[in-house]
Formats: sequence, C-alpha cells, structure tokens
Amino acid sequence: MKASDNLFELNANKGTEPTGVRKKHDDLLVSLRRVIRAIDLHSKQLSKETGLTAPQMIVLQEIGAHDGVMVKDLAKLINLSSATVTSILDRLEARGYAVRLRSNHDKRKVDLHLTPEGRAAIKDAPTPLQSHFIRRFEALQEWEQTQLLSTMQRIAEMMDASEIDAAPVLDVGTLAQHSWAENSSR
Amino acid sequence: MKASDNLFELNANKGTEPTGVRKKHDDLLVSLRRVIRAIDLHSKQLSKETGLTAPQMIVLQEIGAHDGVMVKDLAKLINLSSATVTSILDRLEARGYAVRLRSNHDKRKVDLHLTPEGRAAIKDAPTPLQSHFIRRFEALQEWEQTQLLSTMQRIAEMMDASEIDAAPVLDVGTLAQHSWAENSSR
DNA sequence: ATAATAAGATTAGAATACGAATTAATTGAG
DNA sequence: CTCAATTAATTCGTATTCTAATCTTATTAT
Repeated sequence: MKASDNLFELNANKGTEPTGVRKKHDDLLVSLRRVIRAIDLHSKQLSKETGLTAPQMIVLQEIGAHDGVMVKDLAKLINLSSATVTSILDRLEARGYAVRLRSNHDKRKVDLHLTPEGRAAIKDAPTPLQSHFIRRFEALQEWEQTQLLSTMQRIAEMMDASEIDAAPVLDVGTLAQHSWAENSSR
Repeated sequence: MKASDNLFELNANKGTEPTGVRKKHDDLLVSLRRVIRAIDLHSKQLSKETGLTAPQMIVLQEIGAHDGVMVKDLAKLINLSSATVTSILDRLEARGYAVRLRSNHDKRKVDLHLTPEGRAAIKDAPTPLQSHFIRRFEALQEWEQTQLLSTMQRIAEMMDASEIDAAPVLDVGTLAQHSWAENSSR
C-alpha cells in the first residue's frame, strides 16, 4: 500500500490550511483524481488498440441497446450534454460506425442507428475499464464488490448538484432515498 | 408527460450483455463517470465564480506549498503530465498568478513561483470539491468518512496500471477484519 | 394566419488531458 | 574535447467536455 503513496506525501497541505489539519476530503479528491486519470489513460490506450475511445464505445453500445434513440435522450442516458454527444457522433459517423437519420414526424429530431460495422465493433469490444482492474475486482468477495459499488454510488449521489442543496442541516437519511435503486445491503 | 420521464426505466437494465446479467463493474463505471462529471461541472462553475478552474487552483496551491518547484516535479505531485501542466501554467502566468523562472544552474529547468496575486487567490479560494459535498461528507461519522476514503484509495490502487497483476495479492486485510459497520483504526 | 415561444441539434469557444515530436541544455563516452 | 544520449520544457495534434449562441422545426397564443 505504500508503493504509490510516497508521491502524495509531499502533498500535505502546507500553506493553505492554517491549522495544519489534513482534511479527509482532500485525500478523497486526490484518490478521485487518480482514478479519473487511470480511466482516461485507459481510454486512450483503448483508442490505440481498437480505434475507439471509451466514450465512443459507450455511445455505440447505448445506440445498440436503444436503436433509433434521439440525441437528447442518448445524452441523458449516458449522463453527458447533447453537445458532447454530437461531437462524439461526428467521429463515429465519419468512421462509419453509426448513422444519423432525421426523424420523419419531427424533423428537429435525429434518430441514431448502428451500421453493421458499428455492431461488429461493439461485439468484440473490451469493456471500457482496465481488464486488470476487472480481474482484481471480480476476484473480490461478493460482499466486497457490493460494498465498493455502493460506496461509489453514495459518493456520486453526495456530489450530484441537483440535490436539496439548500438544506441547512444535513440528514443523511434523506439523501439515501432519492434516485437510486437499492439492491445493496449497506 | 415529458419525454424524459421514462428515461430512467430504460436505463435500468440494457441489452449489452447477451445473458442479461448486469455486471457490477459496469455499474461501478457508471457511478465513476457520474462522479467525474460532477467534479468537472463544479470546476466549470468555480471558474465562472472565481476565475479559476479546479486544476488551476490545484496547481497554484501546489506551487504555494513548494515554492520554486520545477514543472516535472509539480506534474508528478499532482498526477498530471508535463504537457498538461504547461498549458495550465500558460493561463496562470498570463493572468499574473504565477511566474516561470529559468533556473540558473540548469537552464532546462523552470522554477515556479506565485505572485502576490496568486498567493491571494489561493488564500480565499474554496476547495475544488463541491461545498455541498463537503458539508455532507463532514456530517458523516468519522468511521464513515474513513470508509469512503479508503474505498476510493483502494479503487485507485486497483486501477493503477503500474503494479501489473503478477501478484494478485489483495491486501484485503484492512477491510476484511472489521465488518462493514465497524469502526476502523488507521 | 401570423407572431412568439419552445425544443432538438449543432456550432463556437474554452479548458483539460494525453502522447509524440521538438528544442534547448547537460552529461557521458571515447 | 567532441558527439551521442539523456533530460526538461514546450509545441502539436487529437479527443472530451462544458455553456452559450445559433439554426431549424414545431407548437401555442393572439
């Protein structure tokens, strides 16, 4: 557990906190950024191997699962803005993995479909997570997997800007019921 | 009656897996991406309020904590590539928050310093995490905070490409010994 | 029927982020 | 001492991501 930690030792908050107290949420951010970077690096690695980045793959998979979906709904489905999806679609369409079809009923809408190439691409695509991570993750006990997952979901929820933000007093109980399916033991 | 109302059901279980088995690591990736997005959105929000994005703030803080640090070491400290740091520094220097000084001994190196403006900027800067997240986080029990943090660190470690799975030695010990609702020692 | 408004997609512009290629400076081998 | 290798920083090209602005189409109100 020490191998990579030495880099971050230096990271201790010198000047910013007068108290010198190391905040847990600062450490949390450090880990988060490490994870973000790992995901990004893997996406770029993927791109070199398969020609598709992780976001491109996700878009493709989602179109595959919802043929004819429109841009706005796809964006909502994968939690990105429409603008972002548009730019990803540009590349996907240029390479012949997906097609845009203007809807007949409502010409504002664009219906998305996969080409045969697109279908082939997601058939044998690796997941957008590092395979060595998946191996390690699946080697864990079931309850540990559940625990990791539910912790992540909890953090995601705590960060969601939408929430009852203005609530002056924090009651953890109220957050838990908002919008996630609870299959977890917790 | 809006079109978006039924989106969440679509989201539940989709056909990417022929078996219909929803993998936990897929859900994990979804939460991770949600968190990544929340952090990014907050960074952009910050930028509108304070004129500094989260990465810019982090760079500034780190220079403040290690006056005269060189680009390469700074990059390692905050887990970014030198190229990225260079481009962040461009903006920071252009706005007069930081200065580059070519080292005397070794003219390849660049020593980084804060200007008075830069020092002022980090003095009253909010943390690069959503304040409502921090509020919620700090409202948690100590052991819960520790638990969230250590889960994140664990995921970060599992994703680190470095230690390739030659030894799938999971140092599970830390988590396994106290059951989920137990206080941890650190 | 026409004007105002809304909705969907795209474009524009900015920031972050990477690896690869490049430039400049230092070091090391012969 | 000289030339090759190495190192530090930057530049270049590409991708992701956002908000705001814009364009086209549809709906609503006057």
